[in-house]
Amino acid sequence: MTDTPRAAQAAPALSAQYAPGEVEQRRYEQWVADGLFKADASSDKPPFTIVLPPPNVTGSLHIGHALDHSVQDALTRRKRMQGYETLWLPGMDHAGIATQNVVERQLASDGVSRHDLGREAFVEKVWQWKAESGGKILGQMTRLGDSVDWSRERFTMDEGLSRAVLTIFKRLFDDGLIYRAERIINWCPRCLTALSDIEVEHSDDDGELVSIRYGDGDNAIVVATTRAETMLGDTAVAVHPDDERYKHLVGTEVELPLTGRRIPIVADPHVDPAFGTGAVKVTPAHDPNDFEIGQRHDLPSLTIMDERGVITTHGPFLGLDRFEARPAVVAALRAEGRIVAEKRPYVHAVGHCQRCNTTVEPRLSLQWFVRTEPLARAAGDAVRDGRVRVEPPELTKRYFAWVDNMHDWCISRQLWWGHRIPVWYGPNGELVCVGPDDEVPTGEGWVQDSDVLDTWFSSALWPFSTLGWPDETAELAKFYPTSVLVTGYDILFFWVARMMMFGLYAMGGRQPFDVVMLHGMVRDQYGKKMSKSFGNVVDPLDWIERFGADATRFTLLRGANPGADVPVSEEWVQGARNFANKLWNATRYGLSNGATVEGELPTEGLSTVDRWILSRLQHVIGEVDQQFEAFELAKVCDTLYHFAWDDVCDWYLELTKPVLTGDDEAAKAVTRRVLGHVLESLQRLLHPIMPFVTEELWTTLTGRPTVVRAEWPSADKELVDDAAEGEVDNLQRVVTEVRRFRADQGVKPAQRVVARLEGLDAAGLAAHEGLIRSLARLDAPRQGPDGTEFAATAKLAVGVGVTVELDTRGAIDVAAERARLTKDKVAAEKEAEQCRAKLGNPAFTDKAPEPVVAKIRQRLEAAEADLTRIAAQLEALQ
RNA sequence: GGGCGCGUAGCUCAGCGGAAGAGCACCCGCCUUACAAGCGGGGGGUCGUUGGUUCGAACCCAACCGUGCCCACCA
Repeated sequence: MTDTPRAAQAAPALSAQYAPGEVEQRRYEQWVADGLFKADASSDKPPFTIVLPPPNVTGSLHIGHALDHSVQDALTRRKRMQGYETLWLPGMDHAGIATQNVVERQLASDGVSRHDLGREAFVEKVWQWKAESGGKILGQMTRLGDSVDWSRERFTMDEGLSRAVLTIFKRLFDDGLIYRAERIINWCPRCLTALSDIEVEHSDDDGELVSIRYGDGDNAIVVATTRAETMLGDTAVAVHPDDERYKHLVGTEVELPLTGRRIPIVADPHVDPAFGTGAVKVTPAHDPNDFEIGQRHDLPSLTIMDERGVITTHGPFLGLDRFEARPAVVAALRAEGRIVAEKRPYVHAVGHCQRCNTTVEPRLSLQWFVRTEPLARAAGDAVRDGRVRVEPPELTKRYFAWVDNMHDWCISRQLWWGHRIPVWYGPNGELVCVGPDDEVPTGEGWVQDSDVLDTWFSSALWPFSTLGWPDETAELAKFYPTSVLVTGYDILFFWVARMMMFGLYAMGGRQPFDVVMLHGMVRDQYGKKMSKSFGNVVDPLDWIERFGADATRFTLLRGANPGADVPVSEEWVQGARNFANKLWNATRYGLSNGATVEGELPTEGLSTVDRWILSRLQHVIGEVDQQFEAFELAKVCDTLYHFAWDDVCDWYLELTKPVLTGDDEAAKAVTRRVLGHVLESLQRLLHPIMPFVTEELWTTLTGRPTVVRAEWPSADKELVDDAAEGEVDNLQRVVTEVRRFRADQGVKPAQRVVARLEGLDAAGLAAHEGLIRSLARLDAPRQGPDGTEFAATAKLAVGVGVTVELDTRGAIDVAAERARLTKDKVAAEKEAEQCRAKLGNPAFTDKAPEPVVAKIRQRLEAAEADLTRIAAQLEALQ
């Protein structure tokens, strides 16, 4: 006990429970103050880069972000510890429509519209809003512990990124990859702007399919539609060229009801003769298919609605909303006896605005487009030829399905908040695309295009615009291509494919990232989607408050294998909180028992138990490395959880108690050093997952300043010790079996039982009798008052060839033990029978690989030995 | 209408060709001097169904049933 005072001194006091609230903020502020997250572009270290998917400036941290960020932080922190020059770059997206809507709503509550303010003042107002209440999410990220480089925070509308937008626009324009055209686009009649395909969500809605007779007598032809009101804009009827029913009508005209107009009947292969009547009404201005038919047949396009979806044709329907016009038109047609059939409800897919859920209206209008074909092909090839790896690989199919079938991308939006399209129109029809260094045309009559670019246009540049592109910066040279892109599989198309297109295009064919790691969606404990209406939404800040950031992160990462959805529940985060506390107490125990990290790890004088835990540690390091490289963070969590809880806490700490409380100072010193090593290694391994508690514990245990830049553990093959693992494995089986027996027999845990152990030599356990006795609470045999040894009343086979004779003071329940032995006997008989059947089958012995056959032989021998032993025990129980 | 995925213990999932696993929940016993946010022990599954391939199938193939997601300009 001579060094107890030293041990006590070396152990700063840790409270009895881990209190995250007292640790997290202090630690985070210190990390930032010490510049630990800052990346150095001039460093010689190999780079590791992640750009944070920029959250919307309007957003706040939800559980999905928490998952996304936890994954990125875990990857980043490990690489930092591995000695990479690590950059995790944060920033925000200006989120065009979303932000404009927020500010417009705010104005509306004051009775002001953006038009009252005018464009310039409105945009000013949005900037003001951004400065005051935007970007809350960035502050919330610190609560999670995100190790981002705050000195490099970017915004998609800041000056540098705006310049990147102008640069690439100009380049695409000059390459003929951006063009302006009159096309049918998705239009939101509420947001009053064009939308791209991905901003439209389809859902099956109830509608009504009505069949309308056009023309009369021999010329009559029946068409079917779910959008009766568009018939006002029909300019033809189309049939399939080979449709015998209508061949005689092709080239003739019919009268369009309600309008008095006569329209042609044309033959077009797009028409499916098997659907409905095989005749289609053609409304080029209000349907994309019809528009194409119209182009092929040189039909006029008749626009019958304004931008709000209100009918603009003269007549009784003027001024009606499209949804009012529909029944009105049907009623009018019915009055004329032209409705020949109705099918209601008729379920069909209808597009809705992603932002406001308004039914999208296909609208003919003049918009800007990106010609995606060559860009998308390159984006597909980069994955096809392996330059970019997608995790999980199954999702590549979806990726290809998307990039290989992409339509041209409508990039103009009729909004005010965003990057204004850098095109100027002259008084005589001139059109000039103005690059970032070009002079803006001046003079009478020149005006800039009033539209702004789709938000995704600037976010598609994120992996390189944030590093200084188009300038050739040190950052770009050092950190591009980025290493991993981490995001949910839900925006594989929205964002990932577009970054690929623009990254490859702008960076000379160099991909924006080497790996795309797609995680799943956070769900509740029953696998249900989280939704406000369902009331199962988890607020990560609430969890951080109550259980700590580490517990929140662990709960999320514990399910975060690539592509897998992540179910969470309050019970599980409690379990994670308990785990943090377990680590806390293990270290507290270690400190109070003199665990140390000073000096070399001893190679001499290690006990079997020490060698066992060190060996296990090497395996764990190897597994964790492999799992990290495969992005299987759920497995990382599982591996470390079990190593920490089972191997270290339940076994190693218990197995070393006799040494640490004993008198052998040399042995004690060795174990204290091993214990210190195991604890601090575990803390380093867990730091990427649980940064706060590990920082607090590691700095306390080691006395060093921070684990953030401590060296990542590497496995040492020299420390792998199969013999020690085998011995401890046998020991555990013996102890567990005795404990089972004691529990079955109702022997109080505290009660010591006299026992004789036999067969320890054969199991390699001769040297560990003391440990077995201490963990199983068995006393050595002793003499009774009459001078004879105690009488064994129960003989217990505990596997691995060991038997234990226990004196249970006559309390043994013979019937219960007999039942158990009988059960074991039946199982062993069955096992033996199975093995004999296999070994007696020539097909098996001929074809199965030798190790498998050997294994079966071993099983048979073991089963036969069990049977012999059980028979003897049953005999002894008489 | 196309495409993808999943059905393994009460719940959520891992295992993906050679003896059915984890966490939580459940049952029994314990305040054993790091931790009751803990310790020890235990019960519980013909691995969706039916066929096939194989010496051997939860794992490979086929069909079916159930379920989830993505894409989509059949009026």
